Amino acid sequence: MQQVDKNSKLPLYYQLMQLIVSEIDNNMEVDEKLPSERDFCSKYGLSRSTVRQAFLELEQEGYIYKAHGKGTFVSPKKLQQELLKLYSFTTEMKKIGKNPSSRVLNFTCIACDRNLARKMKREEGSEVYSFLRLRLADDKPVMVETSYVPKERFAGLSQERLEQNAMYDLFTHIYGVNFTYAEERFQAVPTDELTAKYLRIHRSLPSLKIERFTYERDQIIEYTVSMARGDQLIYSVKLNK
Amino acid sequence: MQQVDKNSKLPLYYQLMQLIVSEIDNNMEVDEKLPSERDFCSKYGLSRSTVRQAFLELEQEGYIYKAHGKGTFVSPKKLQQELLKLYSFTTEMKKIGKNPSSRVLNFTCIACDRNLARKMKREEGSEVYSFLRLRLADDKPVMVETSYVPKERFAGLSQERLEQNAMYDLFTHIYGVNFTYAEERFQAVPTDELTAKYLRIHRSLPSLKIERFTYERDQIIEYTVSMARGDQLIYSVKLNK
DNA sequence: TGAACTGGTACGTACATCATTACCAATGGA
DNA sequence: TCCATTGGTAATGATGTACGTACCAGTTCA
Repeated sequence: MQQVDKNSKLPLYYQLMQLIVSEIDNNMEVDEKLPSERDFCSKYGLSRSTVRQAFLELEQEGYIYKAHGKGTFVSPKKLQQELLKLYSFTTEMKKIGKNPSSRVLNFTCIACDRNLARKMKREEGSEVYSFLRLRLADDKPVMVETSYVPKERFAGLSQERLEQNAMYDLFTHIYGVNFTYAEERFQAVPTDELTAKYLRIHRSLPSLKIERFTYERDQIIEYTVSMARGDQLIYSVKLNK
Repeated sequence: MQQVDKNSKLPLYYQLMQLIVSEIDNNMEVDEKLPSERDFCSKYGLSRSTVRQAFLELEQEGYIYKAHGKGTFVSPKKLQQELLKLYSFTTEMKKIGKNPSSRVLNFTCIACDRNLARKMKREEGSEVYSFLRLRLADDKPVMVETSYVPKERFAGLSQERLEQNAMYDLFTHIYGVNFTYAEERFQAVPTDELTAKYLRIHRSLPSLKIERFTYERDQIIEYTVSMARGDQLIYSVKLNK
């Protein structure tokens, strides 16, 4: 069982929030009952005040709702948003002798929900373009990528343009982007349904999740979550001194 | 300029520590003078007590030393940390507020089998030191590392020496290693028995596998396989342009 | 020598975090 | 109805974080 870390600099209630959100997103249904506050206390060795603080913030963020005497439950609204918010991922398609290509499966303009706004350090409700791309190596699907970019920074971006140009070519040549830096995060995760479907793999096979945050000065101009099959080398860094 | 984030859950003094360490590692020389405490106050909008708390901990960790009336300076010994922007367990863990440590579980001299010989581009049967290390974050095991280094390049290497020094300190200071470049590969894989045992996780949980090849000229002088639990963020790359 | 730097020390205040304890109020099953 | 379980509320104390202020002490240079 995942545990909270009492030596971490991060507050315990905050760690607990992350654990619960993760549990809700991965393993729970709308309106499903959460363990009681006192259960969490004994399970994680925390005081009830701490558990309640985590619950309170989760309630304010719309993840859960509470009913006096009955219990605490998964909120419907947030989960919908979570389902829409596909796991995005960063493509660092390395040339390993394969022929890379990609297909844009979806292109929309959306308003940032709280979660995405936090990830991208933007206002909740501000508009971003969101698009889903399937990356292929030798015409075999190896990765599903969901990207988010600020609408105001990439005005006029369309599915057609994305299909006809490499994304970073668009960024640099059409939109004059000057990257400041990028950050990538790697995690091995169980394969989710969407990924399994698009990559045509079984859910028992783990996947590699890559999140990428691209900055222009202090603004995040791209947030991408990529899901890749874990049984193939899809990332390699070369570092010259 | 990189700034501290007053809304972060991480303490301000801790964020400042990270900024200063990063600055020292990337842009500063040994014995170079740091800006004064009061400079940091105005630069980052912090009180002097907070800046001093950061300085105090950096001094205790050996990054800096202070001289009354003169100023604060980069300490000689700690500098050569991130000569390469390679994965460093120590720095990654510190980045997320955890306390890193490691234990050497096993140290032997073996003859390369066919597989290892191919990986390291060596003769089959040639001797290499092999050692197994457990990496811990806040005393919780999070990674198992198996390393292989050529015996002739690291004559006299022993478990004691590894336990008493950071591996890259040994390489550079004792063995005069001059890295040419390194390559890292990431994969999500099912958890093997050894990893499950040492990390105390279930085999159904996927793991993140990191392979590292370190070169000195055209010779591979280190081959390391790291297995990390996949449900925890263990890696984040910053790519400065 | 004295002014202007540097770091060193001390104290008070405020707030966040977390634990502990006690009790209240709504629910639902025996 | 009784009572165990659930969430709701309150008060107290310990500790960590952060700010502000004041003053001390060593260094440097005009």
